Amino acid sequence: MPQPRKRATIREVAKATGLSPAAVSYALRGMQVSEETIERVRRAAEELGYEADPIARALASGRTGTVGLLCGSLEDLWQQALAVRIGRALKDNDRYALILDAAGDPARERILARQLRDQRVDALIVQPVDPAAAFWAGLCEGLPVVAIGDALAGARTAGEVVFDNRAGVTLALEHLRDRGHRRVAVLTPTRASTPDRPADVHVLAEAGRLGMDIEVVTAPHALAAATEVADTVLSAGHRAFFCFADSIAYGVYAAATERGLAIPGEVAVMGYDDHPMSGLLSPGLTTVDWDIGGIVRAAVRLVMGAADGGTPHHGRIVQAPQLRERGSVG
Amino acid sequence: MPQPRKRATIREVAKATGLSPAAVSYALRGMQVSEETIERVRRAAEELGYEADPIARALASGRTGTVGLLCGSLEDLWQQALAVRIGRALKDNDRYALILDAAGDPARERILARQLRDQRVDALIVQPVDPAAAFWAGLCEGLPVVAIGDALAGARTAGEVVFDNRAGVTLALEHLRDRGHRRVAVLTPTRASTPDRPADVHVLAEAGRLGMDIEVVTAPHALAAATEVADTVLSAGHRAFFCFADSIAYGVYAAATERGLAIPGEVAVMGYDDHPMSGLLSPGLTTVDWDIGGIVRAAVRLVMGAADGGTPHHGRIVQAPQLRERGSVG
DNA sequence: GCGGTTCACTGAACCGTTTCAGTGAACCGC
DNA sequence: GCGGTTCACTGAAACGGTTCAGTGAACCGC
Repeated sequence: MPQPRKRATIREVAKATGLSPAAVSYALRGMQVSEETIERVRRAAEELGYEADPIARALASGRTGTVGLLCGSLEDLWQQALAVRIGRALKDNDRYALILDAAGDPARERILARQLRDQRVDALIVQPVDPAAAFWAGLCEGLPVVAIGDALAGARTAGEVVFDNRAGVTLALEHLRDRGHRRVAVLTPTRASTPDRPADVHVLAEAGRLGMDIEVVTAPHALAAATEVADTVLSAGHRAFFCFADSIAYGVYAAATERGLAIPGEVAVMGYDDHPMSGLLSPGLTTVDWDIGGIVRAAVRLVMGAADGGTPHHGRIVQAPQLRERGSVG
Repeated sequence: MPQPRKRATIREVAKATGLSPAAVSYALRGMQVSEETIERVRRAAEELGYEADPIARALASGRTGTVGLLCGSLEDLWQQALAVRIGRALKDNDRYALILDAAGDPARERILARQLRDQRVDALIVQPVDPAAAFWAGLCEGLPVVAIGDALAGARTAGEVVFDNRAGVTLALEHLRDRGHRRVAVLTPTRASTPDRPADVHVLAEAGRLGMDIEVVTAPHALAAATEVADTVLSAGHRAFFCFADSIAYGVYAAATERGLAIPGEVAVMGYDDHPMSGLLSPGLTTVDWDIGGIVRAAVRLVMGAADGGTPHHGRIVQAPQLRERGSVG
C-alpha cells in the first residue's frame, strides 16, 4: 500500500520548536501559553505544512466543528433548497454541514442519525420523517438536536422550528373550499413505512370541520414519479388537488398538461412550501409559504447556541403560514 | 462535562468472549478466524450493544466507507439534482456520501477538498469550479478522484465523466443562429475568482466561427439574483440568451415576465443542462441535455471501482449533448 | 523571607480501533 | 516422527491528537 502522502504530525512541530506536543496543541488553539510561544509554534507549523488531523482530533476530543443535517427526503426541491441554505449559513458560522438524505425512510433515518452521532457531529439538524420514533429520545442525550418541521415526540431537543401545520392546512383547505372545491385529492409524500404525520392528521380534522370530501393519496417527490401518481388520480375523476409539497404539485401540472387539462380552468392545484420555481409556472402555483429564510436563520441560531455548549435554550419557534395566491386554484 | 453516553468498546466485547481485542476486530470483519468464533463474537457484540466507532476505525485504518461529493455550486438546481441522485446511487452501493458545496468559490473548493481528504473519504467525486487549479494533482496522489464536467488539468484522476462542451456549445449557438439570433447574451455562472472554464472558451471560438455577436455576462444560480442580472441585460437591449445553466435561464424567464416580454416572441432563451423543471415552464425551455442518469451511473461505477482499491481504470467517459427543443427560442 | 498564587509548560495516559509480527497447536506428507 | 505449513489467535505498537495532573519558576502581599 502506497503511503497516502507523509504529513507532518504535532510531534514534529514539537521537536522543531523544542516544546512538548501538549504545548503545541495548546498553542495552536490559543490556550494557556504565552503570546510569544503561540507565534513561534504558528510559524513552525506553517513551515512544516502542519495541519491538525481532524480524525485524530475528533477521537481525542470528541468534537469536530461539524453539524449534521439530516433531511427527510432530498428528492423534494424545497428540502434541497433548505439544505443548501442551511449549509451556507453554517459556513458563515465557520462550521461545515454534513448533508445526508433519509430518502423518506424511517429505518434509514435511524441509521443515519446514529451514524452522525458516531461521527461526533457537534449538533444535528433534522427534518424528521418519523417524529414519533422512539430512538430520538436516546439520541438527544448528549447530542444537541434541532428539529425542523415537526417536534420530536418525547425527546429533549435543543430547539425546534415547527410549522403550524394546523393553520397551514386550514389556509389551504379553506382556500379550495372558498373557490368551490368540495371534493379534493390530497397528495402527501410517500414514506417507506407510514407514520401518520401530524400534518396529515390535521387534514382529516379540518376537512371534517369544513364539510369537505377528502381522498388522501401518497406520492413521491420526484417529478416523473409524481406525475404518474397525479395522472392516476386525474383518471379517477379528481379535479382539485392539495399537494403536501410543491414538488408534488409540479407533478400535477405535468399530468394535467399531458391530458390537455387547463389550470386553473379544469384542474385546481394547491401546493405547500413555496419553492422559488412555483412563481415561474403559468399559472403560478398557489401555495402555503413558510418563510424559508426565517427557518434557516432560526435553525442555525438554535444550533449554534447549542453546539457551543451554551445553555440548552430549548428554543421553540413556531412558523406561521402565509397563503401565496398565484392563480392555480380556479 | 456530561458523558455523551457510555458505549461498549471492543475491549469489553473481548473480555466478554475471553478473546483478545485483535481477535474481536478480525471476527467482526470476518477475517482469519473460525466460523464458530465469529458467531460467538457477533452474539456478544449484539448483547452489549457494541458498534464499532467509525472515528477510531478511521484513525487506525485510514478508511471510512465514505465518498466525498464536492459540488461546484449547490445553488444550481441541476447540481442539486445530480448530488441527490449520486447520493442515492452510492447508498445502493453501501457507501454514504458526504455532500459539500464549494459555492462557486475556487478557494473554498481547495479547502473543502483537503478537508475531505483529511476526513479519510475513500474516494472523491468532484464537479470542479476550477479544473485548472494546481492542487488537484497533489490531491489525486493517494486519493481516488472522479471528476464530473471538466477534466482536472495535470492530475492523475481515477476517472472522468466529461461533457463534450464544444459540441454542446455548438448545438446551442447554431440553434440560436438558425432561428435568426445573431446577437446573443451568454449568461455564465458567477465564480468568485474567474478561471475561464473550457466551456466559456468554446463559446467565443464557436461564436467567431458562426459569425455571431456575443456578450458574456456572469450570473448567479439563485433565482432572485439571476433574475436581477437578466433584467440588467434585458435593459441593455439584449433579446437572445444562452444561459450556461438552466437555473440561470429561469432568471431570464422571470425577468422577461416581469417586463411583460413574451417568450419566445420577444425574447429567446436557451438553457444548458436540462433540469426536470425546464419541461414544465411555458413555453418549455429549449436546452442542452446531458443525460443526468448516465452521468450518475458512470460516476458511481468509476468511483466504486477506484474506492475498492481495484486497478485505477482511469476511465474517461465523454458525454454527448442532445438538443432538447421545447419552444423558448423563437 | 515566607506561604500562596499564577504562569508556562511537561509527561504520560487516553480516545477506540487496526495491524504487524509473532506463537503455539494441529495437521500434512513421507 | 520430523520438518514444514496452515490455522486461530495474541500482545503490543501504532494512528495523531487532547487532556489531566503535576512542576518549577516567577511574582505577590505583608
